[in-house]
Amino acid sequence: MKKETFSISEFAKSTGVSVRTLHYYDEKNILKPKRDENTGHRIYEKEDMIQLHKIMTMKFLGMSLDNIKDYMQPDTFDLSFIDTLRLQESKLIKDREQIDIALEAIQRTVHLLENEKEVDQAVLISLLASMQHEKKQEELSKGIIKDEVMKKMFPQTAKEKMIVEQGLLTFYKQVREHCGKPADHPEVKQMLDSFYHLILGIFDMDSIEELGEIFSLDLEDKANEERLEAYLKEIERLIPTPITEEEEAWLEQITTDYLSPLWDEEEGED
Amino acid sequence: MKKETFSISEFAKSTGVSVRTLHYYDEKNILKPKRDENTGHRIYEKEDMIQLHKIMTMKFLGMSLDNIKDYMQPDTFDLSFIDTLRLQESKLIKDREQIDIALEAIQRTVHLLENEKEVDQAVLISLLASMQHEKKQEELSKGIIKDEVMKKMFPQTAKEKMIVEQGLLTFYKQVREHCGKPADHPEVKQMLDSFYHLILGIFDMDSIEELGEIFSLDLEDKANEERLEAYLKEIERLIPTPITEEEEAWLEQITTDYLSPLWDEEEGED
DNA sequence: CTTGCGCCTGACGTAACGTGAGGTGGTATG
DNA sequence: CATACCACCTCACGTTACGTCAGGCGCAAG
Repeated sequence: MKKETFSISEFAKSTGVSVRTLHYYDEKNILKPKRDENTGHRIYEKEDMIQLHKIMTMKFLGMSLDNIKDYMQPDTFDLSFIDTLRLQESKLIKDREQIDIALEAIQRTVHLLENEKEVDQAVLISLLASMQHEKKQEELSKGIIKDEVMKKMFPQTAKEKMIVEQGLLTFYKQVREHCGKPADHPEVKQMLDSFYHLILGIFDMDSIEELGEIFSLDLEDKANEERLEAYLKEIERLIPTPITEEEEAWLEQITTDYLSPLWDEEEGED
Repeated sequence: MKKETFSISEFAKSTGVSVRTLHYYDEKNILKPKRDENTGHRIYEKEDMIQLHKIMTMKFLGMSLDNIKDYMQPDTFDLSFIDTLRLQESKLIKDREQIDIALEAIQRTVHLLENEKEVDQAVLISLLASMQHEKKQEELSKGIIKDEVMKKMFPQTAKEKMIVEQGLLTFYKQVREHCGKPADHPEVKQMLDSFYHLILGIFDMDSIEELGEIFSLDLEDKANEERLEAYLKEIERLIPTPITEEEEAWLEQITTDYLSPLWDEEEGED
């Protein structure tokens, strides 16, 4: 018969866990080896190895030590263990989803930063917040915005998203740069041109009108109005605007100037 | 102008974080709002909102608060931020890999448990340990076992794995049940029949001989012998056997009895 | 006799808060 | 006017799964 017992350091080495961890498991009544009555030293045996393997295995499945303790007594796993596993499974799936979302956001952000070298924090945070709450945003929008418009608002592929983000980013950058200049300044015009080019690349005119109607002043129905207000508030809470009040006012000014010829045309049509 | 400032509870409600978290961020110098000099109450402003959004965004990317603090001062993100993101990315990818491995193990285990209702712990732990260290096991085996045999030893699809596991599980169960019975007992014969059927379903005869040779007594080369020994020790450390010494001895006995007719045949051939 | 080794226990540190406990100032009510 | 009730404050311990000292014990070698 071989040597049947291990000192704590031998046991630690042969199982790959630290001495401290073994102390801890002892302290927490998860793995309590025999003791040498004289010295008080821990004496680990083969059975303890098996127990430790159990513990490591359950840990690997992502369970907490408290949870593990409950499954250490009986000699067979039963149906309740399946439930525990199922619970773990759904938890892990959730975790993985979060990681996936974060990973995509990181990759898109790295892409933006690589092209721009230096990006305004507010803009980047706004974009990241938007990525972060993409799913929620889409859900929130479901009751408010028509499905066809929705499809255009939320681009599906990472590429489309990155194009939009790149466009928004340069737009915000230009806003910050040109704020205060008159509407007929060539750079301002160019800025608005490419912005509307971006927008029209996503939506068609019908969708834009649709969106415009949603925000038009008189709403048919009080309930709808409240829903819309709650929706806007929630979006605002989730996603900060990267635009200062000053810039917002300026933007409103120049866009009305920019669009006024179009309005005149439409009035002629009416 | 609207109300510009918030009390801590207002701020908490409108941003969705807890009061305690705001206290904590204040304490850790991550977000320090102004104070009412009389009452000592915290006064949050719009800027603080932006800051908090930054914090939440970085947290969403998986960064620690310590790490976040470093990125809170300057007004632009620069290239070093890309590096941080890349670091985060690789960390998240690693995390996800771990989750994937655990998830597959869980799903395979649930599958086994569903078919068997009650499974011996030792067996299950052994299988789970095997899943847990699948990758390492494969790597360890690379230098020892020929590539062609490797391919057969490590089934690629989840289905194949589950078939093997199911087979092993019933085998171990029968071992436990029949241990001690003579080799010519019909149930024992049937057990060994289905075991070798399982094995032959994975390997062909050449591969089995190959494996047999590896473990044959005289090894050409001392270095190889040591490598093999280290390999076996590491596997043993990682994956506990679900078989007791008694069962092992019994198995050795009955397998030699079972295989003896085959050996006689081969001897005739030689 | 001292040094060193392996073991022991006890206790503090970690991250990001949750959860009280106990105190203060201001307002609404009996 | 006293009291109850808020909302806020600070202090401080609990959480998870250990890592990392610190101080002390018995035993063996130099």
